[in-house]
Amino acid sequence: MARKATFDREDILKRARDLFWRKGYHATSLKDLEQVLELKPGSIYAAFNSKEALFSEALRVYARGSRSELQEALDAGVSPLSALAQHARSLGGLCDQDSPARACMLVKTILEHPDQTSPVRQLAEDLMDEAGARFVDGFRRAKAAGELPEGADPERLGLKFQSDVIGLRAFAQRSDGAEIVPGLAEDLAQSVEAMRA
Amino acid sequence: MARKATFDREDILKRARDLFWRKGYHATSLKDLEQVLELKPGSIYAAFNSKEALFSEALRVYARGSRSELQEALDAGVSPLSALAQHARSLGGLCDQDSPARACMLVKTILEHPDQTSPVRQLAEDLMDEAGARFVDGFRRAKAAGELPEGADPERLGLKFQSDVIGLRAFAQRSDGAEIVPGLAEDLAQSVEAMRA
DNA sequence: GGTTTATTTGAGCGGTCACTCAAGAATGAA
DNA sequence: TTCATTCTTGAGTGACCGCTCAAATAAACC
Repeated sequence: MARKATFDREDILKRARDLFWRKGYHATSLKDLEQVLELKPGSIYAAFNSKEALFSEALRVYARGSRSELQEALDAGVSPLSALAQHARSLGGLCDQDSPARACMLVKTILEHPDQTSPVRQLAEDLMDEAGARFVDGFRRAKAAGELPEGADPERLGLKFQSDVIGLRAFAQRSDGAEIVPGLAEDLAQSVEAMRA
Repeated sequence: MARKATFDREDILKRARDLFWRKGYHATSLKDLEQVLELKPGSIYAAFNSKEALFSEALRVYARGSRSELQEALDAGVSPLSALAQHARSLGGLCDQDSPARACMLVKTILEHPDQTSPVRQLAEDLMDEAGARFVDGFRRAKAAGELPEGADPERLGLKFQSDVIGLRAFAQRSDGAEIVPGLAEDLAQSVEAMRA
């Protein structure tokens, strides 16, 4: 046999995710990555093949991380509508934590890659579709639980919710976000709870 | 006296705006600009000093262009609330036109520049503040015209509206935006009209 | 036409980009 | 310990980056 890698791949990917999330794909150089990952170029390329492939893996790690929070609340059996409202409310704290960025990394990626055929762009779109589907699923469960009126369209509500969250998080990226975002998040949460039939 | 420039500065700036709007700041190279502007590097630098300064001017041109539509409707004396609703409704057509991008160039710029002290970022924030102030002003006028209930908070409504528009336009950037965005825009327009006291 | 003063030109600057690869170091099996 | 295999190293690759500047060119005055 032979030698094993000395670094923790998952840890490296999280660091790469945070760097890419903050600076975006194009503005992140290999020099930046070498520094943050504490890896020499050769090691990076041995482990990930290319900057693009590394970014793609980092994007998957990001999506996996985002997935859990809402999904757990939704699967925990509490009221689906409350889980969605809680998710909205939690966005009010966006500006307090020191996250790499407030805006969604998937949205940033899509906005940064105009070419719809680029692999990175397609991956970001796929992951965003998944996220949207989870919101839609939440509203579907809410309807099934009798929390929504008969005429409610879970598909539309879910995508509207996703659009609202995207707007909120992009807004939160602004310097003065902290003054505005908590109120907007509360408004959104209340608008969800107000759907209760 | 001496020679005059042979190009139309305003036309050049519009072309630069469209290129930057589509590709973003970092992904746009001087080579790209030379090609689209049909100018040699020397001419570009004689006229605009730097890539950053050119981008800044292009961003101002973008903001000036965005300003007019809503502002005219608002100044035309028709119902302020209808003007806002109409603005929302017009976003439904985002995916039909072949604009350089569907998402707002100011938002793209802010997301692309994490450093809050960078001049480009600050300019984008200032211009976005102005845009937000115009929305707020619209709701203020609506309230003054008796279109909103007593308790309505124009400030909050205006910023919420801006956040919704940001979300909608970022959403519209997606490949399958055309299937979803018209519905979302209509929802937003109706939610504005539903505020009518 | 001649002069002046500006614009236009494009080769080329130093630097950084994403990336490579040959050599060295470290591990596990025999 | 020795060998085989893999990982790590970092100087170096050609290409492209934003940008410069001296020379060529053209308009506005006389």
